[in-house]
Amino acid sequence: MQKVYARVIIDISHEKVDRPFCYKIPCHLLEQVKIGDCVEVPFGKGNILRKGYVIELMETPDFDPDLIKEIESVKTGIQVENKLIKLAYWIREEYGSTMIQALQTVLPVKQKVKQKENRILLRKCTKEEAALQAEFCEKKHQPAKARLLKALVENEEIPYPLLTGKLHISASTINSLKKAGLVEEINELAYRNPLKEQEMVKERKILSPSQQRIVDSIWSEYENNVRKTYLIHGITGSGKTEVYMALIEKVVSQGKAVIMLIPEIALTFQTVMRFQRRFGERVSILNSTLSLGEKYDQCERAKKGEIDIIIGPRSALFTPFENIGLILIDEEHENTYKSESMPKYHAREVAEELARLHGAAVVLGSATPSMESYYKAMTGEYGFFTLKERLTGGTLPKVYIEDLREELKKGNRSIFSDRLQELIQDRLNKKEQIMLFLNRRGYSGFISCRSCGYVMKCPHCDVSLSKHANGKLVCHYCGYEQPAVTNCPKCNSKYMLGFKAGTEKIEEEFCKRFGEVSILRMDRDTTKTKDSYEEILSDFMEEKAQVLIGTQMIVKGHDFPKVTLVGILAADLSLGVGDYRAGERTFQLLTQAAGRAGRGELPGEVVIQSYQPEHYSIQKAAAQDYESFYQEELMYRRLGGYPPVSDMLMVQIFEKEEQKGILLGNKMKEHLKEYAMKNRMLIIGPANASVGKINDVYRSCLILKHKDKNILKRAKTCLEQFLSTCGIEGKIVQFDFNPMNSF
DNA sequence: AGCACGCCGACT
DNA sequence: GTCGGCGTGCTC
Repeated sequence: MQKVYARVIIDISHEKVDRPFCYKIPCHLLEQVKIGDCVEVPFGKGNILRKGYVIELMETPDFDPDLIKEIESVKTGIQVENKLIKLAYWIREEYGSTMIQALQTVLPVKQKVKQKENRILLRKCTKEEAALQAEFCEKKHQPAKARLLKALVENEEIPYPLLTGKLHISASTINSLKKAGLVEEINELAYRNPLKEQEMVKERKILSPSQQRIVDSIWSEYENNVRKTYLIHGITGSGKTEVYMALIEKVVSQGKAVIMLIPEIALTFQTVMRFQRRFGERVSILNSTLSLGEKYDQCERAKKGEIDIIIGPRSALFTPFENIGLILIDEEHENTYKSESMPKYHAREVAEELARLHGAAVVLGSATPSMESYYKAMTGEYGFFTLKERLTGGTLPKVYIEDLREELKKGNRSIFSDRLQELIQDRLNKKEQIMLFLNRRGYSGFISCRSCGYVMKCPHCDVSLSKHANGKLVCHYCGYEQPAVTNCPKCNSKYMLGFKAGTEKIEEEFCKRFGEVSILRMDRDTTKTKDSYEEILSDFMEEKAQVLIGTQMIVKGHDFPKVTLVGILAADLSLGVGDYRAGERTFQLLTQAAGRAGRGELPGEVVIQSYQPEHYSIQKAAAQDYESFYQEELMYRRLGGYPPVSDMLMVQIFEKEEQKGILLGNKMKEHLKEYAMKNRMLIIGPANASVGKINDVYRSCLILKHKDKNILKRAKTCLEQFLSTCGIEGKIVQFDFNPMNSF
């Protein structure tokens, strides 16, 4: 059947009307109307023609057919929204979500617009006249008008939100005063640039031969209209940023816009300043500290062509540029590029689709590329370059692997191996800085009974409670808190003790062993407020402390020239997670952590402590050998049928009742049985998730695997149809392609 | 946003 | 009664 109905969102900028409306496509426009198109439709009682965007095409109407109006015309000419809506549609199809969810991720400011726009009501007469009119209105028993006019006596201008909010003035009241010529409405568009005005010093570093070679090859292809994705594998400090900047400059000089994605946490003040100095007012930076209003300002500036470079997290992809020439993704392996809420898109994949829509090139950069990207580079799908020299000087650190099992045999029961203790003492004497890295999320261990083995668990989630410094037991998933227990609730023994060290515990141990040393600690506890993260890092930079203890957070990005010793306390902790990315994640973390040592003039040393030092992730990271890690990891992925060799789709089920999830999983499996047989698609599960319950919601999942992603996408569509016929909402079942985290 | 509808107080 | 201001809710 032909799709003769279209869902349209009406484009009235600050409106409650952000929901779709159903229109009929007239015969003569049937061929023309496509998703994302800007159309004119009759709207409201007066059938006034309004601009709208087609977000969906349908066979059957979802509204009373007698009341449906027809689309008037299709607006040709390129609109920014057109491409974004097309992108939203692609995201919807690719990752599975509702169109509304996809649109909300792609047009994030749409809702906030009404808040933002600085509409102001201006008094168009004298103070006295307003007072007179107010009195007059009061006599005529027009309280609303009088209220407004009285307010205007004291203030010449009143912002709109104040009017509609504080003293219930409605549009009709304002209108009648407008007609009387007493007031006027103005739109004040005052942009706030989050970057302080800065004198622009055109500094351009001379590129090294290898940097220049990369820029030249990408640029010559670009000029010959070759658009593809490139991967730059460059070790930390090899000067990837200079390559990015050279490319940005070239693309911008052709009048095209550039989007550069960075993992939020790696965006340092220095980086911002570097870009600001080079590109001045034409660059804008998005980060989490920006208010919604400021974010909206940046979008408006982009739309008007006032900026051509945007730097930000994955959401920066949706900056409304008319014409994008290049999309850069720095540290492309980072987990933060994958969205954790619906639609669960990956910024790298969306970037490639966006680039296709605009005819732009994509450049990925990383010191430890993701398996996916490196695989594509090796198979020739991506252009591939390497940067091997460290430009910032400094030599690669010396790496020791310490076997914790051996330490235990020697009778060393502390969390520091003999060698690490020795080196720490040495650095303390020399007054050099030390970083200690705990390769594990969460800070404190769980509490269990040494007598009967009972573990303290959260009553709402399927995780153990952690002990905090204040003595309370806390759940990290839902925030549940309870006082510490002294006796086991099960056997009443008094041996309730904590297991495994968190950063707090390490700090304690460190002090016990090495005495009074100035220590900074960084974890979710100490970085709760917005600026505390930057504060801790800059304190450490200024050598206000000699030791920094922390989790993953401390290994990203920052350069500390005075750090000459990095200790990784338990390298295998992240291996035990059990999902197929554990090896890759461990390798990346260890490589990054090791890369923190010896960034300055002083040579560095790294100690990796582990219970399984023979594991290839640890061995290869110690050797700083990406290539051979990749080969080995790829072999395991191939054996297990995991990405990048094979694709997988995780169907996540959230149910309030315990057995319902598995039941639904089985129903879905049954529904797909025939399809799976025909296409040789593997179905695993349903099984309970590794964290089986969070906030009293039971979680289970079904996994589909196939070499061809399209087979999985079709299975997803098939399930979506099945679920909608069962009347199951999108919140209960979510799709996640090639998930990043264990579920 | 704009328009209709319905409520309510004031005035022919 | 009915006229007009004013708030409310709907628009495919």
